[in-house]
Amino acid sequence: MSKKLKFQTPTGMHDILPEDQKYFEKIQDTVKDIADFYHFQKIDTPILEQAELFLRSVGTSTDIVEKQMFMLRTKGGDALVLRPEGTAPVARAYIEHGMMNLPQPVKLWYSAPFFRYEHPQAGRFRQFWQFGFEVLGEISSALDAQIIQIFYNVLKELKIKNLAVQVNSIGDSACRPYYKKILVSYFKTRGNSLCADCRRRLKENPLRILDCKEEKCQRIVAGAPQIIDHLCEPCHRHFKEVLEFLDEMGLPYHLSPYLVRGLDYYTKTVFEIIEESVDGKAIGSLAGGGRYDNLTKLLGGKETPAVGGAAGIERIIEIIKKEPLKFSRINLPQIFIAQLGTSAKRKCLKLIEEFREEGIQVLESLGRDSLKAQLKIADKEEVLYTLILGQQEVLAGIIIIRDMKNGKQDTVKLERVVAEIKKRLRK
RNA sequence: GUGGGCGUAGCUUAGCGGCUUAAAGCGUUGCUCUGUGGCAGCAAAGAUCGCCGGUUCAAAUCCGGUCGCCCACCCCA
Repeated sequence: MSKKLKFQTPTGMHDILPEDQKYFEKIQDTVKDIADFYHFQKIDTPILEQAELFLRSVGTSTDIVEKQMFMLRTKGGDALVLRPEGTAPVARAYIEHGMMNLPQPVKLWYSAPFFRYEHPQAGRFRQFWQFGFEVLGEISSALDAQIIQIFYNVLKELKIKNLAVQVNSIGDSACRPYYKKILVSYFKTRGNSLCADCRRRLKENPLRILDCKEEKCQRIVAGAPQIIDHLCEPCHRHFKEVLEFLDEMGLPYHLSPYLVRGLDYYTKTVFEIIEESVDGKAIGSLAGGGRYDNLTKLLGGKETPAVGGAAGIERIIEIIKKEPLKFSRINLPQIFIAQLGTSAKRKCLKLIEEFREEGIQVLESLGRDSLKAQLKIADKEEVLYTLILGQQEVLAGIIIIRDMKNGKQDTVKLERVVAEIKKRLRK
């Protein structure tokens, strides 16, 4: 009856195989160190959230919500989604757990998988990992600058070169609507020269025309009014301060007057960090974020100023891999135990436990009987010493220590071997 | 949703103007070396050539369809 079924990961989703784990671990470790330094605390939120959470926060006319959410319905009829981003869940948790009663600001970080239903391509998947930093309950522009600095630091720490930080301010509800009007009237007079997509955007989301890649649109955009010239007084001052802080920290950035972000909840500062790749193969931005002073209010909480961002882990790995950066193999075993014969095998099992108690990693191949095959594995694993235990050694109560670098062998009493290895590894 | 490229052993690929045991390298396992690795030689295992259908005496090879992957647009991390 059966045709041969071939199972594979769903479109746009991937196994993270053992050989790639080191990259994830490296990034996790780096993020955690930096989070600790800046006193961010880790938060994990559920993979599923109520769909409404994102409809309210991210915005109904954004691509994420319009077509990129994995939705499902519970038996009870609740609409849930696989989270497409991390900021709204963090804001939800802030409100739900009354974090406004904690000393402010509340600084949180996360590193987790997210989901968007879209066509996969370079640096873009349906399940992807992001780490993020969020500061809630603080209006000061110093935090905007610090958030940017933190993402920059993580990427720097991971040895990524040619980083370009782009910043802009998109104003707030006091000034953005006015700017939008100016922008629309500017584009309307030149509507015929815009691409088809942009003519559509003119009605739905005029700000998006600003980062259209079409040549002819770019030319028109180049002369478009810039939002920074139309910020209200508070937004203007805030942005000026952010830039001053960045200058003070010596962080290189570009003012990108036409940088806008896709999500509805952003206000004032927005930023992106990209890699200006040498080989011309850009894979989108590595990190992005901004201030979102309206988000908690949109979610039904008290108005809480906040700023944060997120970075794409797979994209970072893609870049790290281009440089053959070797991570140190600290956690690899340095001892291999080879055994010959049944009684040796028994002793060997016990010996492994003794090493474990001393915190020394050992490797074995209990299923293999030939010494040759065992040494071959020891060699492949690049261990420093191989312990050889055969029938003769068991009878004499001794064991052979073979130095894999030079092939020198010494014999020691079986009960002394753990101490001896400990001594040798210390050197 | 639209357009382009590709689908042959675990991996990387050859074969693709049709003729039958589908090839190689890497990797895996074993032997040469019956208690000693890194080299070498030899051997084995491993593929219904993505799937379905058509043309044909004969198809991995031609045609049609379908699925999947990759890349691009859109948008973003």
